[in-house]
Amino acid sequence: MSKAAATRLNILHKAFELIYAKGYQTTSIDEIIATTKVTKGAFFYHFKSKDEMGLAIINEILKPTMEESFIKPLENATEPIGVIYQMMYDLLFNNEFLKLEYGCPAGNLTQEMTPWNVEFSEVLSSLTRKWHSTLEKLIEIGKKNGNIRPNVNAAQVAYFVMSGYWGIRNFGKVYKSKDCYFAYLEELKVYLDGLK
Amino acid sequence: MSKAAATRLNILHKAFELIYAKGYQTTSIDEIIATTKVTKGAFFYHFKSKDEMGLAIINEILKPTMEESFIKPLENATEPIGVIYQMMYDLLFNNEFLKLEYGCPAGNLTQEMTPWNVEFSEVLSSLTRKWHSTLEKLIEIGKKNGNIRPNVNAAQVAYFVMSGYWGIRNFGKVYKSKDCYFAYLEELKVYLDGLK
DNA sequence: ATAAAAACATACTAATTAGTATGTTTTTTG
DNA sequence: CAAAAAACATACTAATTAGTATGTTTTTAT
Repeated sequence: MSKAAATRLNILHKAFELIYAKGYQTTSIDEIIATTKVTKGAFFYHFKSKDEMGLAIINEILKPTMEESFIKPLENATEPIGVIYQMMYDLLFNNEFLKLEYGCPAGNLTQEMTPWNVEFSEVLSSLTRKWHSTLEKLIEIGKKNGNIRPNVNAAQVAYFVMSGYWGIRNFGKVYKSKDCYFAYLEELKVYLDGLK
Repeated sequence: MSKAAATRLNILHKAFELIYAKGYQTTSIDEIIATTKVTKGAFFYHFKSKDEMGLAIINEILKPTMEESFIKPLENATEPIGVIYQMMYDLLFNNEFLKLEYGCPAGNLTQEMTPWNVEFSEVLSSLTRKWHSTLEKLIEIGKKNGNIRPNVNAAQVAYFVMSGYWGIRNFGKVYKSKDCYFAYLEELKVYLDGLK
């Protein structure tokens, strides 16, 4: 990787962490260049504006990591219940990047940006839709191979499961304890077993 | 009500709407006084700082309205399943203040403020805990009167149900359609019926 | 090696921010 | 009614913001 490309990637990574912790609008460019030790000239050489950087973060950092954590574990799976539970467990307890007090990066950005920024809204929407369709397909597979009851509505289940995840991440933030994660996961298990 | 008290309340209400739509940190005092047609002198006569106003909004506006929508419908109820479903339905479809694209005011504030503002965090946490304990108590009543299976874990169910609500509010924001509300509610019904 | 382009650095700007200093006008109280 | 306090108004300030103008240095291509 060229030095310039490394500078750019470094900005994206550090800015992503700052935005994850503090929010997009309250993370200033001055703060980003201070932590990356890059000058303002370099920053605006790589990105025309703050929003261009923000979209690059979503497309080049958030999207690939979400594919890894939210999509990949569900692909090529045949037994939805165990796989979905395990994915949630891993996200809540085994992910070394995600922090209890900062919640879910995609959820945070969605809440902050979608009401007024069309570009952010569109790219976040497509991320979310991809997760939903992956989940839905997996449930359908489960229905076909008998792991899931045939009268289960796959699209509904997908929404229900995803909502729970975004919600419990917000509870973790306010309670500042993973206890609610445990409770959520236990009840998720009860719910998923009901789909058999 | 005195004229001064009316001015103060007007600031709180207008500021609450702005913050609901745009977020706390990105709603400026200048914007608040412009929409309330109150001068800066009046604003800082009533509130020592922006944060003091923010906390007043939570305590004097958000808290009472949440008690009305999230607590009262559950109190003195005996049949949890129908009551919880109806509350969610009313929140998602019959509430004239809440807007699809702006999500849940308490959820928004929680996500934005709890990582770094202790005071906001504490008051939002107590709001959330109150909702949780009300839900938990209702489930316990249902267990005693036979509407809910005895082996159901009430605290877990409360977390699970609350998470789903915060989550689906966020989905509504990004999808900009109430379709996901319908799907969520249908699956909530399936889940709740499983607690019988 | 050298010219050209890419990458980065420094110093600025105009707008916006929360908050203050210092008033004037209302309202209340004796 | 008159003094005092409460309520509100105006004009400022210092800090921070995204972004620009104008450089210098480093890399690349010939």
